[in-house]
Amino acid sequence: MSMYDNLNSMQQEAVFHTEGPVLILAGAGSGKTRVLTHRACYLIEEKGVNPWHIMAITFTNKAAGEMRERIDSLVGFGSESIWVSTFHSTCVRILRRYIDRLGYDTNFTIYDADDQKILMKDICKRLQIDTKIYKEKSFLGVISSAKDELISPEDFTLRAAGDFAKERQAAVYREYQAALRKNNALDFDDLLVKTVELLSNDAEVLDYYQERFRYIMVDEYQDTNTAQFYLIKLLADKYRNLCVVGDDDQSIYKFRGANIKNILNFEEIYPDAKVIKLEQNYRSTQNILNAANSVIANNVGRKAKALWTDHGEGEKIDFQQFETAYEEADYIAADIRKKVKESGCHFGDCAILYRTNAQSRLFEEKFVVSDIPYKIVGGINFYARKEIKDLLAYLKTIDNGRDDLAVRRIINVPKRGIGATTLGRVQAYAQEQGLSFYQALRGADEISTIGKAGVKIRPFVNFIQTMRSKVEYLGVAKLLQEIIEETGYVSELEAEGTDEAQARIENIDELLSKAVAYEESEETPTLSGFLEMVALVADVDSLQEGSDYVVLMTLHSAKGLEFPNVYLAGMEDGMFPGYMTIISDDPLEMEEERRLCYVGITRAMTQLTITCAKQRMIRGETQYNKVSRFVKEIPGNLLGGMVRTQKKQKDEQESSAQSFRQATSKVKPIFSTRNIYQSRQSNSFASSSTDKIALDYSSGDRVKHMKFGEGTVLQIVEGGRDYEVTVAFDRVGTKKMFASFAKLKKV
DNA sequence: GTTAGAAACAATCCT
DNA sequence: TGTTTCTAAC
Repeated sequence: MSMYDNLNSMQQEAVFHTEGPVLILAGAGSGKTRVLTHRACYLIEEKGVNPWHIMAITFTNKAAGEMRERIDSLVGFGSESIWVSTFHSTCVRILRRYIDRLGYDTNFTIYDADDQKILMKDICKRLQIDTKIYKEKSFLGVISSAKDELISPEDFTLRAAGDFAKERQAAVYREYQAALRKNNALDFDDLLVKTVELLSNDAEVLDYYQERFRYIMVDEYQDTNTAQFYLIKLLADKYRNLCVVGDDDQSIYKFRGANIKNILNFEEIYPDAKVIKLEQNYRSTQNILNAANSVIANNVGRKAKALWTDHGEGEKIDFQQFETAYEEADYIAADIRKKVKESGCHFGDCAILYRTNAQSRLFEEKFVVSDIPYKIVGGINFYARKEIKDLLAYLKTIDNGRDDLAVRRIINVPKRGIGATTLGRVQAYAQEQGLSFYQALRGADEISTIGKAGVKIRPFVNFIQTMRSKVEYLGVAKLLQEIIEETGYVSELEAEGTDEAQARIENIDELLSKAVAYEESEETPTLSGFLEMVALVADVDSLQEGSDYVVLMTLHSAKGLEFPNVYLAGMEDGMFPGYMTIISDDPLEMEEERRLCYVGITRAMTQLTITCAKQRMIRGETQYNKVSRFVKEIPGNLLGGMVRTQKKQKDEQESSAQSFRQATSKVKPIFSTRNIYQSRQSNSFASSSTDKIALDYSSGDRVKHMKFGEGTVLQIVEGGRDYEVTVAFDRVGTKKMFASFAKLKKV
């Protein structure tokens, strides 16, 4: 019996059809990851394809990691040379090698949303645009959509002719792009745009990657935008072995430029494409599937699909409407407690999904009080915290002196008495002389206008120069350590003595251990490499298998995940579908919202609970909402739980009102400072202080590492928040590493 | 130049 | 409600 016998006939067809274009329409829970991993395996073991020629591309690091893991366990030999990666990391890898051909340095920096906004503010000021009337964010939105569509500043300018508003946008776009280039920086969209530009302009590079990626598989194809579409098309054009997997019903990223036509018109672009539908669902009960099917049936213009399962009917969907959002949170917390106590359900089996991040707050408060372990995905990224960004700006300045933004961020952190006027003069001088900001600082003595302030600048420049000369032999972690000591960043926080300062120090410690872990996990660690990893991690990436906490996240983040016990909270018109969707005159927006609902429902394996509240506070104002129209699209016979007696409701109201009083009076002050930091600081990618996981290997065991291969565990030292494991690898010698990062597997 | 406190303002979702 | 920006006083 072979491993392929476990697949159903449709899945087998998808696995065995290896040559030419293939479109796999995979309904929710139909085992698409299984198909992709088995397909990679089949290519290598049955078709004799060199793993080096196979590429699998996803949207999130988590999905990529999962696929990597599953391929590793399936493929006997050589799986590590399969290119499994996200779109963005793939682009960065290509650009780090070749972007000099487009006139950038290969050590470019990547700007996050924060950086973009600061840059945009500066540009608006320069162009004398009043940001009270025209918001930075709206310009950034316009530019981002243009980039998604591969529209260059020049193209944009041509199209804008004659339209005042668009001409202004064009001017801003041109300036913005010029500023990025001057700073040797790329924003997120640029990663794709520049890679496509490179591949379409440079035949040599294109040929190299076409030869390398002879078999390409793309996950979540319905979420690709135009730039991603062209990237894939360019790469696949020579061998045409392109296998895309997706589900038009799960297309929920239009706002990010995703073009649903990429999947709907696949057969027109590749007329010889083989189309395979996966309709058997292995995840949910029939009741849950029926609910999902009846909701999505209200959309027009989708590919016909009928999900079915041979699991039984299962439990009815528990639907509850409450007076207030507090009661909703009470109910869900109590229900989770009950399920954990009575039916052997774990906290980690439960997920609460909502439309907007702001909704997490009530649940967090409730869970802190009731002592339920939880983890919030999304919201503020670990790397977006002020203290982390400050330290990273030092690293960026040392790594790439052309990044003006980073330099300006830290020139006066800690306080060096260099203020706005001095900076303005340095800026003017830099502009005049055609220098970068940092270069101007180095030559501060030459700037006549700043006078005595030059004395304050010199130590800073000396410090950066010294650090630059030390990068090579210090390595990332020690460099960071030295920055912290020399600048007195942590000691300043210690002096503050507040809970918040303490939380910041803990975050800095966390950053340090990430730097250490990075150096240990990479074969050739570099400063640029570390900064790059930091720029590309998303929050969902941090979810660890086997940790026991309730997960809270938005419906968008939940795509691709599954949980036995799912709560869809805040199912009200105005929340979900959201206010913006309801007032929109484009009916397609409601369809997208409905697809989001479909995604939510299909995350549930055995039990789905839908809740809503008649009133809730939104930005300090009480809003009154009706039950979501999506709930009404679910046939009544699938719903249970609505029949609650008057008395029972009254009891519940009283008890929740009481706990609400508790939450506001006693708990909140503590909660709002230290605890919120503690609970969120674990929202980072690999290790975390709050959930140390047990190891399933011990000293003397044989283990396997993704890169280093097999080895024997020599020693395990228990550290504060992780285990430090020493392993003697057969191929690469002895290495020390953090357990949570190394992901060692017992063999 | 720096700071704290007041006022203004905000409308998803994310790599 | 929570965050960012403005203002005034040190």
